[in-house]
Amino acid sequence: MRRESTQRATGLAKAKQNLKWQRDPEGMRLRILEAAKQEFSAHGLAGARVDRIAAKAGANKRMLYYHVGNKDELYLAVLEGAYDKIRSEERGLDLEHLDPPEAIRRLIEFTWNYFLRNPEFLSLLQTENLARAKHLKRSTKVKSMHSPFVEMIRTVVRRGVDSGDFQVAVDPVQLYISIAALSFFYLSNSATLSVIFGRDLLAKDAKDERLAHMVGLVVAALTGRSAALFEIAKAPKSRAAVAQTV
Amino acid sequence: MRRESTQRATGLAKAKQNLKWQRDPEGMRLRILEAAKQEFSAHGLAGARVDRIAAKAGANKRMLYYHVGNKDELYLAVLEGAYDKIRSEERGLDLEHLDPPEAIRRLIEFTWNYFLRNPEFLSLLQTENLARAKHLKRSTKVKSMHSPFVEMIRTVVRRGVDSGDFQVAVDPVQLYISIAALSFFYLSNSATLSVIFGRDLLAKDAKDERLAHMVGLVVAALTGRSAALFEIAKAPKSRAAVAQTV
DNA sequence: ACAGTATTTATCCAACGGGTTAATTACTCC
DNA sequence: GGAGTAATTAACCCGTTGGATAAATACTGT
Repeated sequence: MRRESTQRATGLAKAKQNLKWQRDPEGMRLRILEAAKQEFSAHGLAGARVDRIAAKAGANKRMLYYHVGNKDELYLAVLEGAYDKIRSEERGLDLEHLDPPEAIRRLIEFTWNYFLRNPEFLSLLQTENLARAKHLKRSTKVKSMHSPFVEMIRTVVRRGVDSGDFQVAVDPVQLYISIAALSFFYLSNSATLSVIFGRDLLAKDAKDERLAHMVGLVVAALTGRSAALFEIAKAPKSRAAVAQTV
Repeated sequence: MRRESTQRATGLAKAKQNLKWQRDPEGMRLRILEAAKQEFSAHGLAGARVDRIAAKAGANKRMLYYHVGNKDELYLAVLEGAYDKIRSEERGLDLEHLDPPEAIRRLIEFTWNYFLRNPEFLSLLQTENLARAKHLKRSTKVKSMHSPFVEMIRTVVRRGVDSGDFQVAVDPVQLYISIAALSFFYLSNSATLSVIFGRDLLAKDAKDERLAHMVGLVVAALTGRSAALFEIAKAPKSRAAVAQTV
């Protein structure tokens, strides 16, 4: 019954009988990781329940240990997968061929939309940081995938300075952290912020407003032309300016 | 033994004999909340252990329930205390009497230094957001303490626009969220960011650099004069520019 | 068709963790 | 100095939870 929903990962897909049940190790592993992602992001590391993960994956608890490992290893696997996904999508942004201010806007919009589309990513990072990156430090995969990304941003900044669009050569790492921060904090803390400020920060209009604000802030700072950009920000009626990036 | 360290809250302080032990309900409550703050911020909500809190407070587990309540109530009490503390310090910032750009710089520096001095505050907020503000929503105290704060910022922005220092009248809530975001994300995620970017973001120089970057970014965006500010940012040798705000 | 292996299930358990109960001790006020 | 109350302690309860064991079942190559 449960096997009907998961395609066999092996292309051969024999479409066998399922008199009782079929085996599906690859599919099982994926379902476990997906279930674990949901569980860890919903309840944190300590709050996550191994049994719930198993149930959600339509599996037996023993399967987790068989296919991945104990709770911590499972968590690290999920985390690595999450980083892999965002960095690989970023690689497709193609910032090299845009003029610098547009490239920055694009990066901000992508980051914002990615975080919106993948709220579990935010939770996972929060959880990992509460654990002071204990797990991530043991990962070799993750460290390697970031220098190309930084170089991509560095190039944009340099091009912007050369063309006269940008007034300063900011450190690409600082810039990216700031861009990520503006989206990340707003979204990851939207629950408490909504309470203390008495606004629903996740309402459609509020989100549009936020994106416009962030783009205005960063691009204005880099180019020195604040007024024009922020004015756009004040009347974000047109959905075009807020289009999905991916 | 343990009572020697805590002054009696009742001014009368009889300096009695401590043949065995004295009572100290107020002190006990404070010690419990302090211990709970540490425990919750170090391990999150689910990861926190009631027994450890008791031990750390030099108390019996039963005391927590007697003086505060169950784990959730304890957590909410800690959270409310944390909000109370930062908002009350902010009230002393006296932004009204500074010229607008300086006031913004001051707010950024305060926020940054406060987060640096109170890392548990960051953890607590992260934890609460992972719980989708479930506890905070039940709190009546917290909601009320924020509108004055927003008005304070609104006034600064308005003055800045009137004086011509600022080129745009940004929404004070957006502005504050952005200011908080730039510091919060950097610090709360410093563990994972340090790993993926291969830099120690908490090293002294890195922190100075970050503060300069944030001030440059925000003030430049508001005033439209990026170059000057960011140039300062690139040579933050003088500690004066990075002085403690509180 | 059969032996061997990979995958999955059905149980079990010891430690843990939040919370409670009941007894004990310090303090207050008369 | 003693009754009544507030604060504190010690011990226990019981559902939960991560993890382990061993048996069963599907699959593979021969």
